[in-house]
Amino acid sequence: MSIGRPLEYDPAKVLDAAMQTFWRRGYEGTSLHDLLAATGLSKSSFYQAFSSKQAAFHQALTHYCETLTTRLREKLRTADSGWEFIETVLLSAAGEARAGDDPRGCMIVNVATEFSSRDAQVSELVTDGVKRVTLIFVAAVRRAQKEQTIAADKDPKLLGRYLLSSLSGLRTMVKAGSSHGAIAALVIPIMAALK
Amino acid sequence: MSIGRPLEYDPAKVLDAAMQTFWRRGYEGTSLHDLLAATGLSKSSFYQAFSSKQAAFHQALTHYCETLTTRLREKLRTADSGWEFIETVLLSAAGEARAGDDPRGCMIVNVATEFSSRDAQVSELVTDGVKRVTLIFVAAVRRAQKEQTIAADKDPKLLGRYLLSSLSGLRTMVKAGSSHGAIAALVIPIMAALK
DNA sequence: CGGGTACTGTACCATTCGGTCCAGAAGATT
DNA sequence: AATCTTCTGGACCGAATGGTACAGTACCCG
Repeated sequence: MSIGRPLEYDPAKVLDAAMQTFWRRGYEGTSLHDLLAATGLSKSSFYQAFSSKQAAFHQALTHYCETLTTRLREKLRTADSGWEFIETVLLSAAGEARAGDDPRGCMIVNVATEFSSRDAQVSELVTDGVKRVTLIFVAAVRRAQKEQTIAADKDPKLLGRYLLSSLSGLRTMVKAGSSHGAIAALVIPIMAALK
Repeated sequence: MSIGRPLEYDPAKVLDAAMQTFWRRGYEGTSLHDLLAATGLSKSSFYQAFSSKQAAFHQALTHYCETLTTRLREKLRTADSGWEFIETVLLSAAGEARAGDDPRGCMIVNVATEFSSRDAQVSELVTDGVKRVTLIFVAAVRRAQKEQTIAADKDPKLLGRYLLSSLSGLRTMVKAGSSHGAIAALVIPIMAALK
């Protein structure tokens, strides 16, 4: 290994660039040309780094899940409270309606929408990602229950799934072009269901 | 006009077939070949019926909005109560997880996800569709308020948007591969927010 | 400095994409 | 039956798709 000429690109950056592209444009929507432009790689280097467009996509999606879950876990860990974590996450999703550039939404959701269940491998990645994110929300609910901001007799798994579903709903409204104010206001009824 | 050979296909059926295809596979995901197979038209007839793939897509999306809103309005009109209407709609969305075949979700949402905001015309159709569906939900909330199942002091517009957002969330969970039971259970916390 | 390794750019490939065109067949009207 | 209109199938188009092959070259190690 690694006898000879060393890599001239940063594999992590390249994977991230590929991920960003797939995230924004979806699988069918991103051409090889787009990927090359985004990564800065030549075609040969690209096919040496990833072995195909599909493989690149799989890796990108996996990378996305990884990044997302660790980021969320960290956020939950450093949050003042479970309740505040939940509210922050929901509001930040609503906040995507603010920035002028087109909202990317959640890549997992985008992928799930594009490949309904046509690709078995992709489906597996999606359900796995959803499961892991759900666990984080369940943990947040449990923490809020310990902190007595959510009633202890509620089912944390149910509420965790409810929150994930609500988050996806918010993101959908963002993509559909609703105004930031209208979307942010939805956080109130959403969180009312937790009480 | 209409002197000469008459149409051999039913324009309504053809538009519907095109809509189904775009609904399932999205815009990029549907090739001309797919459309021809679905509609049964020859290439010439297709380009005579619609003038381009884009035009067909616009018409299909418009047709979808039309169909959806009239169906929902009718459902609300014949429903026993506003509350029951809301519950039925949410549960039927959850029910899409039951059928073996891949869930199509809501075409408006699918389109909004595929074209974030890249196509101005499409964006307009999407926001317009969302607006119209929202109005139906708002009407349902108002009716439920009259029927005293939802408190009169709540903002019906807010709750209507909340319901649409929640519905989209449910559909997302369906697409992500969650089980029917898990999704149907979400209806409880969702509707709890209305109380 | 020489040899081997592995990256880089380009030319090339078959296929499919959306779309056009045209010759001809089929039906309605007279 | 003549004629006029309009639908139909297939040939054809340029461009872009994902992917491969190859020659050249930059780099590390001995």
